Amino acid sequence: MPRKPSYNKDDLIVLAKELFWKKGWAGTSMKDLESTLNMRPGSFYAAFGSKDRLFELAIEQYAKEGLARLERMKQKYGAFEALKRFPGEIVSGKDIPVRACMLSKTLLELQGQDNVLSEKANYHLTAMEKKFAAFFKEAQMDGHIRNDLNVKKLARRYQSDLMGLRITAERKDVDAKVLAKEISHDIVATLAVK
Amino acid sequence: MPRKPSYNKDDLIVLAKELFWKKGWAGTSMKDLESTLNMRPGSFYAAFGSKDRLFELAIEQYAKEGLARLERMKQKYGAFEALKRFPGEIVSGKDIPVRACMLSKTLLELQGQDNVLSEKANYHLTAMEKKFAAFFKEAQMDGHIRNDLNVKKLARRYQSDLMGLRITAERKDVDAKVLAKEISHDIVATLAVK
DNA sequence: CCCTTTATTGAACGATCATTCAAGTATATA
DNA sequence: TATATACTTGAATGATCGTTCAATAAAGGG
Repeated sequence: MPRKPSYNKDDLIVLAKELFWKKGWAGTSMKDLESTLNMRPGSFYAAFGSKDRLFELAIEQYAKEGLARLERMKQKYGAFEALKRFPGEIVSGKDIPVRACMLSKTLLELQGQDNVLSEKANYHLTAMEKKFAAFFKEAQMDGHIRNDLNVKKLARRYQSDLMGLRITAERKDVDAKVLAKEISHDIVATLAVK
Repeated sequence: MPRKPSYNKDDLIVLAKELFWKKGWAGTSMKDLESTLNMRPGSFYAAFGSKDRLFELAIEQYAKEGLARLERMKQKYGAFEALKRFPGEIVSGKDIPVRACMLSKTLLELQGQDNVLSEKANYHLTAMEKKFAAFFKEAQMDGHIRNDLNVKKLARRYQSDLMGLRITAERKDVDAKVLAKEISHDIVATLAVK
């Protein structure tokens, strides 16, 4: 007997993710969300409960998509080649609204106010780091990188460099592709089995 | 005949810098500023004009201090050694309120809303990058790093890695000193004249 | 077609935002 | 000591914040 919602919740989360990613948590007002999602407050709160809850769903979706993208690249190129290509793909992507990582942005914006959302961002960053470590491990098994290297350390350093790249890519007059190539090159130069 | 202000403006800018650095632009309210600076709105607006103007002074002071710190290290250790030590100094500093770079934070927070303050942050980042390039050039002249390397590229990459390091240092359960050591080590390993 | 159930609307809420300003206070000079 | 000058105070401003809720609309099952 009930009436069905006129929207698809997942689609709305994608829209919200793009908005939050671009404008940040404080920079995104309910008015912004109402117009982007084409929802009035009543529907919004019935669907999501609060702005914070939707933000949480947005970073979950962001993290999930990041992991999926990496997985797709591995299927296509293998672990080592995926790790090499990832930096370039991320900064040249025309599909993404912002080059900086949404999780970094969230961590930096909300950590100072010890908002729980920064802890969630931290959690997703850790998950991503683990994924990178698994890729390095696999690249090691495949004989592409040296066996004496600690994959957890490699993953942390890789993710850190990636964060730097993605922030630098936000600056004016910076050709991020050049920087991405350097990072990819160094992976080969310093880690690869000769 | 006039009455003198009871505060020292530069001291207040330092206090404001620390507050803004930690909590960000939107995360810092006028109430926060009033209590930290111990000023009532009238005095505040007489002294600084607006919250945005004080923020601008704060990142100027932040950038100036960063350049001065680098310069001090060069006097003490020379350009090459300063570049090697800088990452470690920055993440282990007990004097700083936040490990992440204030200019990165500002760029990320305000770029999405195209606030002029993000352009100012961008400007200061560029100034810092130029300083790094000058240091690499000097290290080259001193015979510490290879002559075939492009100092502008080195500086950009260095700054980018530093940004990554400083964000990673904000995460829970991360020993930033280890990461800083790795970065410093790589500078020696890949750039140094053997 | 009626009736139950849920979705949607939009006005209104109190809280907080940055900012203004008139009134009061302190100080240095004359 | 009187006075001019600037600093300080704090209440008040209008705007915007996220959120609530009563009223209205829509849709599926009987």
